[in-house]
Amino acid sequence: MRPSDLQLFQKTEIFARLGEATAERLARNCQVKDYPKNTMLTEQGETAEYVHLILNGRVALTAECLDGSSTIVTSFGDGEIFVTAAAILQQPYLVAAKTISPCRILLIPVTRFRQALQTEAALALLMVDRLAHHWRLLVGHLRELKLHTALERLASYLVTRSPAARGAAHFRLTEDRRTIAAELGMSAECLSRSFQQLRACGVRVSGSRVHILDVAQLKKLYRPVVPAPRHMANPADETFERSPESVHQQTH
Amino acid sequence: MRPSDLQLFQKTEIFARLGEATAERLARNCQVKDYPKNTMLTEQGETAEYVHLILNGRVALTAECLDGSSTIVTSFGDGEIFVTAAAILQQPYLVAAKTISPCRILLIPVTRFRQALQTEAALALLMVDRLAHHWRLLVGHLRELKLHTALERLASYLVTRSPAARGAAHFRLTEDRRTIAAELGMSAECLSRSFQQLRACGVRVSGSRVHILDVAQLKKLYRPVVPAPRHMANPADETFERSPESVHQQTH
DNA sequence: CGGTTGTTTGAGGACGTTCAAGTACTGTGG
DNA sequence: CCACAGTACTTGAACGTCCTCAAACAACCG
Repeated sequence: MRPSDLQLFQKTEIFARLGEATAERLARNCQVKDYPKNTMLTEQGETAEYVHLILNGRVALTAECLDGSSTIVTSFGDGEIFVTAAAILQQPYLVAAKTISPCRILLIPVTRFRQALQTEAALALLMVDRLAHHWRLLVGHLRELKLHTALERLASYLVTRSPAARGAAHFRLTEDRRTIAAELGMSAECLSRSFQQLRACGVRVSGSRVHILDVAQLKKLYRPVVPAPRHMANPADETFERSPESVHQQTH
Repeated sequence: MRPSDLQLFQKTEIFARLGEATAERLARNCQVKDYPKNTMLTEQGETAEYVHLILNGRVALTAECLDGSSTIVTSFGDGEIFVTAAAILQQPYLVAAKTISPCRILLIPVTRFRQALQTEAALALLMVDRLAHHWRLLVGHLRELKLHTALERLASYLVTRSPAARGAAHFRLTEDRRTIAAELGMSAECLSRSFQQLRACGVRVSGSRVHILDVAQLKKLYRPVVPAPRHMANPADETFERSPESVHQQTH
């Protein structure tokens, strides 16, 4: 563990809530590894060997089918600890973990982690807190998937990533299109088309750059004010009609 | 808390893992209430007042939209403790809780629960365990939704509810069609049609009674052995072709 | 028996996928 | 600098799955 790693570790919520002494004991002599983008960290069905703490980067949990199709269940970023359920329960992973950006990861051996869980009350409380957050994360995803269309999910995604809560905003997408699509539960083609549709709502994308004219307007998309069935709104609906000025605008 | 409630409580995994003394302290003087089917226990956006322990019955967590549509995120049965994330984090509920069968529920005030969490190590460890299980539950649901068709999800549902792991099985559905449909993320109509399709795979339903000729055969449905794209298999696919003998068989 | 509610069936349509082709962005080596 | 390949992204057409609506049917209860 290099000094720079220690710095990253100390900045995490995990560290802060554990207290220095406990955190130090937990991380002592642990490996820290670098992984390039798109590395499989763990495979479905394996038993947990390490608990992973992301010092830097982003990791996706992916579910795979025997026929080769796969999807992203959720993803975690800097400072998060993940795939702890399998480690805690000593059961095989339900999902695989894959880096979706270059990552630097602290690897805590499961045996040590499980031991610490028993002896350090602070760690148990921390895990209760983290797992509760993770639970809410998945509940949010399930709600999105079951209740919202692809377009609405994209709008929601952009809003949560927007630095501003309303008004204009511009920022960069940190992941490629295919990854975003998998995370939102749609095909890359559908994502592309949804971006096109959002032009009418004041969203401009060019590569990884995103410009939103009015974030508040986007929010309305996935919080329908009109309690009418979706298909009833279509006949005379102008919402997604391309405005004349935007039809032939090409990014550069 | 009546003696019969205490008996139910003592049979739960929660009680067993906490130990008698701690469990007794946690539940002392707590209310136990009966709820008929389809009662809203908590609403979306409220802050948690009680942690609920189901002594008897089944409760669904439902996500709702402003337009009135709603869906079931997951459900819990006897002996389970639920909506703990909101209680732990002192944040408003992301989902509502609704009984989907008559229920008898032990209500633990959040303040007491949170206090106990800090002081009783056993409770913290128990919650880590429960939350890990609940996490895996949702991961499973997300995987099903994103990776499997309605038909496959129903097959999976029936297999998990089947008392036998292979061979013939018969059992009863504990919930009505609409609830099952919501839980599986489909409309009641789609569920009905999926049941029809499963006749070809040796599934007979009549009211709440289910007869499965061969559970192992059902499992094949959602674990496709052939690594071919679904639509390629269609032209000459016999899987869902009704066998001559089954076409006109009616239940009763 | 009619009224209520839950389930099934049929028709049509919306949403999203797949496949295929085209276009734009990489980086590499000449 | 350009040609080139390789990859990522976009666009179009056709199709499949699932949803909605509406109506028929069944079961239950007064």
